[in-house]
Amino acid sequence: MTSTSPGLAARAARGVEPPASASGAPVESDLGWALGVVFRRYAKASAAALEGLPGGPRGYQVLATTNAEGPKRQLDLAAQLGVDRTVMTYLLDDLEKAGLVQRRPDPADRRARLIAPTDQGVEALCDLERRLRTTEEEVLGILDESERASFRLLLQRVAVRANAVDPLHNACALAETDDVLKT
Amino acid sequence: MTSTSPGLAARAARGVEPPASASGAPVESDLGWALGVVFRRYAKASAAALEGLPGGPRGYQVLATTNAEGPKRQLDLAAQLGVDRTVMTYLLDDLEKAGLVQRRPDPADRRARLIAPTDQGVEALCDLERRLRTTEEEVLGILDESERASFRLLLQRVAVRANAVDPLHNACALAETDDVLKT
DNA sequence: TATTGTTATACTCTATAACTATA
DNA sequence: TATAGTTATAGAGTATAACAATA
Repeated sequence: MTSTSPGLAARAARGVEPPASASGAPVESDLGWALGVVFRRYAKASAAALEGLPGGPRGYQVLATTNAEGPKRQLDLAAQLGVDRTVMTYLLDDLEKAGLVQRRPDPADRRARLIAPTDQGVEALCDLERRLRTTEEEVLGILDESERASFRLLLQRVAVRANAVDPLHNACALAETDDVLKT
Repeated sequence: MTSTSPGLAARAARGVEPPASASGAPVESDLGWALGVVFRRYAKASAAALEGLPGGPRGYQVLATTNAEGPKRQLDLAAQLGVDRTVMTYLLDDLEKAGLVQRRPDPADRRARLIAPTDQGVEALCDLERRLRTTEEEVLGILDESERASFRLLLQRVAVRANAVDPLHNACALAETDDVLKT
């Protein structure tokens, strides 16, 4: 996941010289810089955790979603995950080849196919989730228990707000939105 | 981390099993989800703020860096910003065409060129920084003053740590690390 | 005629290598 | 010979459009 789109608008400045005051902005607490660094760190770490999984983060999302919410049609799944339906085709091809998901005909509509994880897929998902939780703790490792909780809470509020402003449509935004909102 | 699966590997399998609840992990407060959403929201908002600037965030970085630290050789600039030197060529072509930066011969080495912002470039930079600060406030808008401060602080600590673990090298994460650490 | 899923095509980014002009 | 910058080429990733089967 990396850098899709335009990268972040991180502020520049480095080098031997002190960042300098630039054209007026102190650049002190640079949100863009911090967000970019943390995001990329997490992305990299979780990519490592998802090593070998076809489709990487997206493959994980397919597994997690179909496992949690039951069999889904490709188009619905694609919409929910914010990926193009053509991408979903390739992604499922790979996951199916790996024996992690299964395409089966939708009895209600012979055009459609229902996607469900295989036993092996569920097993793999279990393992992946364990690894991902470890990854999270690693990333937040510098914070103590209560700080970690505060951070998660604040970040979550900002995220829920951001998601409301511009509803997902981003590749990695899962659909726990409802869940989060309830919290 | 491509498509094929070593560890989880393939081997056709089946699995006709229904959804099942979760594989064990509640996925409750998903750090990845929140980080992704917030990051993308900020990236999108700042991209909008940088609308029309050649190279987008990278164009901004070039302006900010050369303005803050003085004229730089292309290769140094590329290394500092974490972009390929060939990309830097295209980027500077665009910025120069827009009249925002200037390539001038390095008196010390006739092979090299020094990059500096034009007056117009400095002016543009000023404006861009103003807009970016507005963007930051928008993204954090849901939090009140003190929460915002807490969040920035916690995020910054996580970021500094993350950056130390895996020093930049990412296109947009520049290096105010030193500065931040001092803070 | 509209929709599901697939396939084929094109476009964007980035990375690699080759080329020039200097050193 | 090595380096700064440029240009050309090839690859991943994604988006667009056309297609077959069904509704």
